[in-house]
Amino acid sequence: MLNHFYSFMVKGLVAKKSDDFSAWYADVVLKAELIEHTSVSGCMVYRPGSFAIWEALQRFLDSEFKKLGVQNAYFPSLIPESLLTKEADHVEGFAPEVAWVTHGGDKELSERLAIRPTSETIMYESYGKWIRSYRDLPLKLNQWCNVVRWEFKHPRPFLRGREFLWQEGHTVHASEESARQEVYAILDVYRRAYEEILAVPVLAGAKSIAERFAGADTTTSLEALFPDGKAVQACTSHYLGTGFAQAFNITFLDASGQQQFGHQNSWGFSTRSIGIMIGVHGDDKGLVLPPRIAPVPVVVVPITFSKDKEGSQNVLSVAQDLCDTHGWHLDNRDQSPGSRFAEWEMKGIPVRIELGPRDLQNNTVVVVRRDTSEKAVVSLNEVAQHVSVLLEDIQKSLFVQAKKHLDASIVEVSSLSELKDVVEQGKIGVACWVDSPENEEEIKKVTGAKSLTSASEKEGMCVVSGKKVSSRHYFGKSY
RNA sequence: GGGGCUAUAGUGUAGCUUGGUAUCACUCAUGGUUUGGGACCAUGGAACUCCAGUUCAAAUCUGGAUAGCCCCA
Repeated sequence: MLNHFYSFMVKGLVAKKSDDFSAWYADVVLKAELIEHTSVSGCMVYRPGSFAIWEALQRFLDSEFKKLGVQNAYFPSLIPESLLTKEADHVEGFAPEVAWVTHGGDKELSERLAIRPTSETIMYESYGKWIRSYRDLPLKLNQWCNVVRWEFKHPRPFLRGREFLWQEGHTVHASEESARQEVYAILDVYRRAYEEILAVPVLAGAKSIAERFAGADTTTSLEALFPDGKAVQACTSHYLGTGFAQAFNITFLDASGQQQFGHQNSWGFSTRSIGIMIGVHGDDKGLVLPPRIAPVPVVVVPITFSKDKEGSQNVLSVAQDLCDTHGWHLDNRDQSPGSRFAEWEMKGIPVRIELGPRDLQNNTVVVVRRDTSEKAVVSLNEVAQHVSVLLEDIQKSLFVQAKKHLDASIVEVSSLSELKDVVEQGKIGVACWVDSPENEEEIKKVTGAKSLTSASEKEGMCVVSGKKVSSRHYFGKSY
């Protein structure tokens, strides 16, 4: 009896998503074969199941970046200390979590090398050499790479690790206006990646002064909400101003022969997005993948019987045909149907097609959607059409569900005590405030909430000082 | 940043109090029977996180390291 109980626990998930989100999350990323831990804390293996999701995101983002005139390049992962420390605010922000290379073999290096926590400094050294004239601008480069940030907080697969994958775009513009325009254009590409590809609704706005990127003039961000009521920063797009240009001597002669500093942006989107998608869509049976990023959108599970040799033979050949024709995945492993169903559910494959002799007699198949578990008997002639409509519908419906939850979780508040209540209910508060590190600290102390990103302006009283203001911000518990 | 819990095969575990051949199940491999929601039989493979100490003897006791998890800030 006990053993039976255990074997069930091993195969299913250890916790319900609604009971214990953290335990559920830690378990689902392992059981869906997305992640493997290594012996270095915070450094994880992205198994094929998760890397394929990353590749789908790369395809979308990369093609959108190119539409905006961005080219890909690659800069080294090691940054000399003297270079990393050139921009004062930037070093200060990153210093505590930089990992260093100090030796080559047994020999100590004359200057230690940082493993990039981000690539501003190494890229801008080159930018300074390349840019001479306004005709060289805008310069728009992106790189797909890894970065290392030696965090001491508890690592979580995808959401926080010491090494992660991302893209970082770094552009230089002749004017502030041109740079700022791009910041929002990029933020919109990111929004579409979340909403259209990952089916995750997000809040877009600007970060508070305290939460700004180290060395940036303005940081814009997307924020998502987990089912447990905690918000997550989904990605950022910064206007850096001319601070880095001054530190790295990125200057150009304008049309009138005047020397000017370049206006710079940097923007990044990381594998954290995968974790956000998992947390938002997954359920008690495992992962639920939006069709657009599912490595396998449709799996066909044939069911055969040794007593019915002819029927079974038919089943196999029809299943094979379906997969050959539509590029679906055939799972004809010698395992009971239930076990195969459960595995594909754990992995979040959007649509499963069940096919046995009984179906073939009627020229039908059973089509099951992962998000709702709804089963439909569909004629063989119409299955391709049915599935393509279904995939669209799943994609849309996942977004709609998540959007409902997000919308229902946003509450306007006009005092710190209201904000505290809202946050304790696992919701996000929108409050008027005067943006300052002191006010932010006060809000955090009283309510436990961090500022997330700015909301649309509206007249009201600052929740800390009572001053009349129109700037508003989202606040919530956060990862 | 502060506090707590845990570590035994691929996974989940028993054993630890009282030191002496490491338990069970799933998984895996092979063969056979099976297959409409986590099949079964037979045979086989696979583990004490690491480093030190105590001891005739350490999974077990002691110290340290590492990793995972939880709570608070």
